[in-house]
Amino acid sequence: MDDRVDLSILAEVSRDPRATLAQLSERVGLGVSAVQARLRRLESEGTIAGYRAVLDPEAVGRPLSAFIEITPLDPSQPDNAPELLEHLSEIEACHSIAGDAAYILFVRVAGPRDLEALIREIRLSASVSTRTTVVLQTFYENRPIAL
Amino acid sequence: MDDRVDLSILAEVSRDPRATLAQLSERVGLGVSAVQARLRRLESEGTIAGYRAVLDPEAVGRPLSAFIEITPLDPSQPDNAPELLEHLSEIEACHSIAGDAAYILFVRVAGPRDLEALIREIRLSASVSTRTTVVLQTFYENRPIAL
DNA sequence: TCTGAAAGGCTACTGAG
DNA sequence: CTCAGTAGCCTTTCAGA
Repeated sequence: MDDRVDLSILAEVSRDPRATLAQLSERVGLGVSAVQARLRRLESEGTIAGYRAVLDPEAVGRPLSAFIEITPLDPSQPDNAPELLEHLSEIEACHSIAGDAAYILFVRVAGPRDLEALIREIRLSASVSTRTTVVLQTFYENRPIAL
Repeated sequence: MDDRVDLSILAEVSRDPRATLAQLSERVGLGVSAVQARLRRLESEGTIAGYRAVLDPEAVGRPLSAFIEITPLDPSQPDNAPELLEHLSEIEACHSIAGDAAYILFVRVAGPRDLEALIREIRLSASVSTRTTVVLQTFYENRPIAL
């Protein structure tokens, strides 16, 4: 399912999703039609889940980011925290994890006041306790996959 | 710097970076030329830092992800861990954080054996101790910004 | 700074080998 | 998968408000 050429296309598309078929064709060393067919397959199979622009968090008014680990207050209750929190747009990611907490969230906010408000909202919405780790500096993120 | 129209363009481009100027123009309610000019500015200013394809981690052979908190073994030594670890392509993100540890990494690997090897490599490369939290399930990530 | 139009280039797509 | 041919759209530019 993932031969050498597919991986090459994925790496290239990951790095520059706006490239034209002709450009990809050249970089990958395959005919345009072949690249087109593979790209379609990769998209319809879900290997390529979508495309995103990477925005400067500061420029869009979200200079502060943090990790928030959450733990249900009452373990006997049904736990659908990810669903309950999905509407909060400040939450960029939600994973369930092994370890002390049940989930870890990655969030982006405008500042400390917004972070406090968000934490309160999370506690109320999902009936959880939280443990927040503020990000001081981001050295890199969203790195494309390597060949 | 970020008026209503810019944010609208950013939200749209964030969701669908492969849209043409004509499509963006229609969705944003602005002439093609105006959208083009704004887009160029947003790109050259760095507000749009780049474009990425979102790949299915399983399909590209990285079904296991984890957070790794790292702490320098010798606090008196100069600390340039992010630089020392940059060459490890399994590391997708690196943040410095407030709290017990100095940094937190987000990594993607093929399986437990690879995770163990990566952790060893990190400890050696950067002279740090590590604390790893395995991700069990990812409910969402890379969510685009909202208006 | 935006709109609108015009032109040319290039793109995606298809079908045959 | 490659190679072409075609139709259509896209980017770019420029003048004007």
